[in-house]
Amino acid sequence: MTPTNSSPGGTGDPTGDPGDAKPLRADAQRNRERILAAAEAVFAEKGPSASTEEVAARAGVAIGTVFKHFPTKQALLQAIMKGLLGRLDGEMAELAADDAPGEALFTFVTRMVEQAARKRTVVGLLAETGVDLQVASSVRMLREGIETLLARSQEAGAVREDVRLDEVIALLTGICQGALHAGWDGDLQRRTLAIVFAGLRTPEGRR
Amino acid sequence: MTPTNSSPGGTGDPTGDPGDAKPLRADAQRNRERILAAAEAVFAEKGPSASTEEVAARAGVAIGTVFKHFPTKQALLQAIMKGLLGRLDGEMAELAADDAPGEALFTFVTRMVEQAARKRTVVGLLAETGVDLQVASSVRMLREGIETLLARSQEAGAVREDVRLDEVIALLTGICQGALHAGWDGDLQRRTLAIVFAGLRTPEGRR
DNA sequence: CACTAAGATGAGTGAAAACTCATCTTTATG
DNA sequence: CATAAAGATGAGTTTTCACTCATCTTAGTG
Repeated sequence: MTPTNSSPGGTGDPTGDPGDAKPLRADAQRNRERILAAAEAVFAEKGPSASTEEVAARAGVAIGTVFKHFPTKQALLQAIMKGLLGRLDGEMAELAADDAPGEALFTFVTRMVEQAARKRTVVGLLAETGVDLQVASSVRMLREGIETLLARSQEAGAVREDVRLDEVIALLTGICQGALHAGWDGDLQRRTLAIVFAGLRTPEGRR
Repeated sequence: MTPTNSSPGGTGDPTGDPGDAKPLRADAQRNRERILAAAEAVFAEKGPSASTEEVAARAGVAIGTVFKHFPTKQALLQAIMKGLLGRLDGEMAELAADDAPGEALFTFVTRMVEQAARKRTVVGLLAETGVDLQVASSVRMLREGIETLLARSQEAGAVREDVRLDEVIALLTGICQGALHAGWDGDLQRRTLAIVFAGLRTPEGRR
């Protein structure tokens, strides 16, 4: 929900973290971003089990540097997650401001699944980084965002009243997982989501 | 459940393989079964990344024995998969013979998801053992079984005509995956499946 | 019971990957 | 420009794991 600041594209990262304890040196800042970008790319291709060395290589730095910035592989994974979730959060804020609140939820889910199909990261990470992250602030933000979208969709009469947040999230993570392993194409994705959306919609067309 | 033979717990394995080239020695047979059971338990708990040594320990045999029976970890994983799928196949055959063909599909999906929630195996394996297994005979059998259930459900007017096998499988694997990571309880599981089933059902109550 | 081949054993091997640290390089400041 | 601290480097170190093999044990047959 946070209107972070800029660059809707994705690569240009705002570094909009409020917790700036250390004024990083210029090159350090540059390297951290390179590492993050490289890690995202590598993990997107090969999944979270890809080696840290490969990330370092892709980033054009030495391994030590990676471990200086992210003391553990988990930390790196989590940093990526935070970035991804932040972006999703931005997208969500936009959709929430939309004037078709009924469709906003569906659009968001569609986009997230699309992203998952391309990148192993989002989903694989949710699994690998595990339970601890589930409670982390970023995930909480995402959760709250989805909650808002759901609530508005229900107010608009587009989604059944008895659908709760947990089910939507369960469905979302599930479909994202499935989109990976089964090697979905666009058509299958559309059809599958259509089924789920049909299940979410209010039975008799409109309220 | 299965028309194969006995012991619904999981340990008693049918060995219903038609490809019996070698008459195994008595102890060898016993050990193979122990290993299979242990592997299933271990992988169910810790996921497919659990070590082979742990499997050996649980089975009460040495590591070498495990590798004598299953020359590779993949082979062990696949053997487990084959067993699990075989059991599911049996269940499916029963359901197909049921006189409520509309609900048969839903029942099967529910059962499979229940199993997935308890055992990391089914799902984790589908992911880890990967694409090669997707074409294997066991999976093919499962696929065909689901196809039958779907066809009958559609004939009975319980499921939309435009739903295809691929979507059902996509949904099934997705939900199974989700059931694992999110730590679902029974209630959430029921609600989530209800949404999916609502999406699968024909819109206006009956045909 | 003797005997042999099938089977079991478990220390050992090699590869892969996460993480460390002594040493060199670069940035920013007076 | 000098200099000190922050940062980068990459060859180890350690751990974990799949897999092997020389040796011992056991099941089945005459």
